[in-house]
Amino acid sequence: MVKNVTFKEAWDGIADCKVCALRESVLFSGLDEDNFEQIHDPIDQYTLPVGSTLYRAGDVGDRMYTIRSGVLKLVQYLPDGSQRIVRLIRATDVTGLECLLGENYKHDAVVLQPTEACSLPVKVVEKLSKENPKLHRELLNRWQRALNEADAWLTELSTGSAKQRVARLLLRLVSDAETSECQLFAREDMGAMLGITTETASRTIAEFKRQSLLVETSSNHFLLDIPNLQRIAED
Amino acid sequence: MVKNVTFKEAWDGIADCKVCALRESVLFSGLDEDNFEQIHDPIDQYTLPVGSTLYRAGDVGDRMYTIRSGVLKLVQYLPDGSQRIVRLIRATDVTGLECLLGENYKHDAVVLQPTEACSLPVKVVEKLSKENPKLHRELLNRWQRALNEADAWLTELSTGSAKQRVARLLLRLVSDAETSECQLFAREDMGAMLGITTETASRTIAEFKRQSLLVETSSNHFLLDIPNLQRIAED
DNA sequence: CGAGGCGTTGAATGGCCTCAACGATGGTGG
DNA sequence: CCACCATCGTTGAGGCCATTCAACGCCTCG
Repeated sequence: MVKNVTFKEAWDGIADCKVCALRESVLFSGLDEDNFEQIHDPIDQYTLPVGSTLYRAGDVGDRMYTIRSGVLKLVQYLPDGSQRIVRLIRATDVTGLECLLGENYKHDAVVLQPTEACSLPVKVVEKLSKENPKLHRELLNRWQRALNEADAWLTELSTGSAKQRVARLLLRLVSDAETSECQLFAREDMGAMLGITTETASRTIAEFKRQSLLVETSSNHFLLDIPNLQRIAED
Repeated sequence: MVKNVTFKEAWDGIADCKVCALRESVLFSGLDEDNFEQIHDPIDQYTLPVGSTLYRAGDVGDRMYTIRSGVLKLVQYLPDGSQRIVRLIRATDVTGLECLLGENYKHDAVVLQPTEACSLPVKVVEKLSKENPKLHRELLNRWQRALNEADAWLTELSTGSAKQRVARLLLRLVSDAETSECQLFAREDMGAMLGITTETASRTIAEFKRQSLLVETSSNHFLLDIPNLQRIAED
């Protein structure tokens, strides 16, 4: 199920954070010239194909990752082997924060949509965080953001009927509220996010399509009927 | 449903953290003499009865709380008014971390079992955290701990059949693995933790009692058949 | 062209929810 | 002190919704 893509294959080179197009919205937004000069370990940049694994639960955590584009799932496993997706990671997010506490990764991080990521050695982040209060505060923000997401998944995506859950997930996936555009995931993944079976996810999506709550514009790209989906979500 | 107990009624006095019996396991474990002398704002200590509310979602967050004993639930609400319990807070836990980022409280914090809590003004924690790296690291630890809990609730307590979820909840509630002793919550609360109805929670608990997986020793105190509950949980 | 993965759909089952009733308990006020 | 009421846990009956198991078409890829 999970393809094996080594990092060497995906390596894009060494990032120059100072000229990073995303710098303003990313972890390092608060850094200044001096800070950047203290980055001796290289910050590698990768392009990761769908299905590849960024890190695995239990691995020794020595790197954090900022996502420049794309989507990943964080997966946890139950003793019986079934999987549950506990969060999505998207552009400008940081994942692997647990490294900062010397802990192993808590999830598998698997690519759902083609992803560009920068790999930050823990040592670098630790050092900069000590010297730059802005970066430090930004780290706390990320932690809280992850916590908010986790809570929202529990209350929104694991509560209510299958229809409600799917509707709430779709509304969360809308990238641009104006165009109401949205890319879907494999039904199996949607099930693992919502705590329902693959078949139920499929049936619900299919029904939404028939009701024109969901209109396919191109392969796997959809326009949403936001008002009516909201009605279903809150019903 | 929620009793109104003002803090004045519950006030126990001003805490002397230096001689706190729990100091080793609590947020301030890393502080030294100098640090304590910088605490000018008083740290109040409260005893909170069951049903009282420590803080409410949306309130301006200016205080964090360390729990000396007891249990609280963190509750979030859905648009339709139904509630979902996203986490439990117990002895030595800290809650209200979001204050440190200047955010409002994200949940209602409601007492489930008689609780002793200390109220820490954000200003104090902020100041000490800047000066004492140990305390600071301890704060990060608490954030990560909350995140781990949130993830575990999603994978363990919101996945699988009602029987499995109840069994997993019970196993989490065992305070002492030796004696396998455990105090239960109201069925309505158990339902809100597990994403099932009150009736299903009640039915499941009742069935566990009939099967002697759960033996009542005194009012609302139970001994658990841990091995068999584990079998059900993982089944 | 065949194989395998994925989305969809059908039929049947069963588990959970809904609505309802009832007993036990504990607190309140007469 | 006791009658009363509200709350809570329990249980029953019935129905619905999600699961399970299965089959089929479509697509990509080797």
